[in-house]
Amino acid sequence: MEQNVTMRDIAFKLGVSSVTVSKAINGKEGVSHELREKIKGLATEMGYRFNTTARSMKEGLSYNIGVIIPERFTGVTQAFYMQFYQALAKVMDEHGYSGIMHILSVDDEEQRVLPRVYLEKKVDGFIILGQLSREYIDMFVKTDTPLVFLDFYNDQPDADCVITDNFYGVYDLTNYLIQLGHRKIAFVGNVRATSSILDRYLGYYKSMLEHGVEMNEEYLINDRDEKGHYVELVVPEPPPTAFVCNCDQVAYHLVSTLREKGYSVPEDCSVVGFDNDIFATLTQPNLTTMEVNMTEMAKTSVSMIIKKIKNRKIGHGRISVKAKIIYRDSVKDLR
Amino acid sequence: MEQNVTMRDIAFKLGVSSVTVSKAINGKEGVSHELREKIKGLATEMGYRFNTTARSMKEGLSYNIGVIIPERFTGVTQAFYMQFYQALAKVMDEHGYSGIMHILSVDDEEQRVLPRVYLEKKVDGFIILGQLSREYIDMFVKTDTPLVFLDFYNDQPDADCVITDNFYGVYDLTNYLIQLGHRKIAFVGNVRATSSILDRYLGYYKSMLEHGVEMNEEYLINDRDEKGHYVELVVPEPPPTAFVCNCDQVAYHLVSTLREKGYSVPEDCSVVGFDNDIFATLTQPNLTTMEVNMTEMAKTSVSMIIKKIKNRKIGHGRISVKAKIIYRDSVKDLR
DNA sequence: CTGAAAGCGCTTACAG
DNA sequence: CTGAAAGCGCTTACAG
Repeated sequence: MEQNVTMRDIAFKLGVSSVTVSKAINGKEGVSHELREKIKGLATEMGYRFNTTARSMKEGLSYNIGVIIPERFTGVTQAFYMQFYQALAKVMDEHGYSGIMHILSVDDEEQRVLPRVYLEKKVDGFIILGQLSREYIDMFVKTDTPLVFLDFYNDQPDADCVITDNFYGVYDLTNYLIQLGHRKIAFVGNVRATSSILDRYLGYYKSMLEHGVEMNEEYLINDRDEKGHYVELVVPEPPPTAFVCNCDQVAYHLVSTLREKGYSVPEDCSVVGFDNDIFATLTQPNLTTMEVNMTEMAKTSVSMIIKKIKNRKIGHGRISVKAKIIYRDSVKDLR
Repeated sequence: MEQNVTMRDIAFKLGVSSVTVSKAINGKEGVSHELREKIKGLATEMGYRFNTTARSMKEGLSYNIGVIIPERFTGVTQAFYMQFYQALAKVMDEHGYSGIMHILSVDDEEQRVLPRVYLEKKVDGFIILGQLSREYIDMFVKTDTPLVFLDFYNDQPDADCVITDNFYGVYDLTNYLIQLGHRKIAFVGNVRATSSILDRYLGYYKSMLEHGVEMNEEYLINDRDEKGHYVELVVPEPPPTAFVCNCDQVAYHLVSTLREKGYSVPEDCSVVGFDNDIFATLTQPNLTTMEVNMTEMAKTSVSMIIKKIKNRKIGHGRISVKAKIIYRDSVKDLR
């Protein structure tokens, strides 16, 4: 393999100009078919590799996208966002972009430290994966960098974000439980923790209201503190016949808790989750849950950020992507 | 915020040359203290951001490192390498490099397609995380790109790789079981699947030989086929008193299988794992296992690849990083 | 201590 | 269809 073959080297060997080589290799007009083929052939033969950096220099674009994930969402038990990142990396690659993942530490979030890749102009824009503090977001927005929020949103109406359809997802799930004859239905989740959990709660609430099912204070069960750490689940006695959990991981914990108390799932209590992540099939019995459409969300957010990079004025607003019920064995038919 | 402030803009405002600004900002000699401070102050004031691309252009270095992960190792249940990637990303960032993750699809591996980031000179070198086919590796080595293998190695003695101390890890674990009075000890894993599993098996084997403990063909239990898909575990009847599993995930499966057959852990059978990943604490009882030192391995492999980028001739060979026993509740004392 | 010149490898806009 | 010139934003090597 030749070291560092440039367009000029190819041009020199063929007695043409490097402008012509550039056009040939990039598939642009202005080169005869014959010459183009000759150039491409020689390029392959000489082991030519395109130098993206030079193009970046010219265009002022790196063709890199930063993906910021708050450290909080990256524990050993939280593979969800890592899974998401995989989907993003694949889609970015298909668009000719590369992703640079940045785990934002709790300290950096609090002290509002911008990622090094921003300071060094190494990326053209950012996808923020997972809810960040309002202050951090505000600071970031002020830098005027193209930004897309993924899997969360805030109250700025003009922010571009891609979320899963939390509200209708849980609404559908709750309707399904009611349809099967359940009336005593609890919701498990801290509605003040993230916008997603709140929306999921509201979907549950809508379904309950619509069906005129009685609500009960004990039936709103907290699952985590303000820092996102899980807390012990307080199961009402007697327990409701069904639990709507804000995510599969909590459903997994709930099933253990119920089992310890001598209740079995789904015979005594039905349980549904959300996400269809690893915990859905780790739970015994396997959970009926909502499958988040990661691929679709990745596609949407990547094409959104690329459009914003190319034209900063474009706004897309909030886009929500439909989730899909996965029926498994954690729900009992009461009819 | 000013759009696109360059060193020239700063130089112009101060009536100096951009060479001086460059020296001042990069902390190089040849600028008076006073002028340096003035330049730095103005840079901050004007919202100057260093343009890495320009430096890359000059140096021919992107300050990016590609991390290749074979698709096989990235399922919903396999968060291990994603966890590893996080550690890598952090360490790379600390060294002023950015990681670009590339999931190598099964097809691309078979057809030996090089990653786009290679073809576009977007990275200065690669860390390959997880065993790849011999043919792919060979092709990659021929490109003369700086390469480090992480968590596996092959028989090329000059290849640079960082592995966990599989051999002595399992050796220690097996010694521990023997010390507690176990004599009927099985090994669970397909020794032909990866170099790590083979080494783990050999550590077990060494311990058994050293203690003169009887071996038994039935006590080598297969866990996966050639493609890495898990297969049903065949537990000998009567079962041994202890099982050494090649990883925590398989230990998790084994515990379920034993439970189904009416054996309880650790009362009837002791089980140890390897990795200390999510499955170690998902298993009931929690697994005694070997904790892989990811942080150390990430540090070693990143500084290795950076050294190779700066000087291609440097060779490091195989470096193995010690793992640590984590004692939990899956082993019974038979004495 | 300070800076003019050249160059990294490409592309754009324009001339022929 | 083909190419000379200029420039993207820095840094290196050298001159003063």
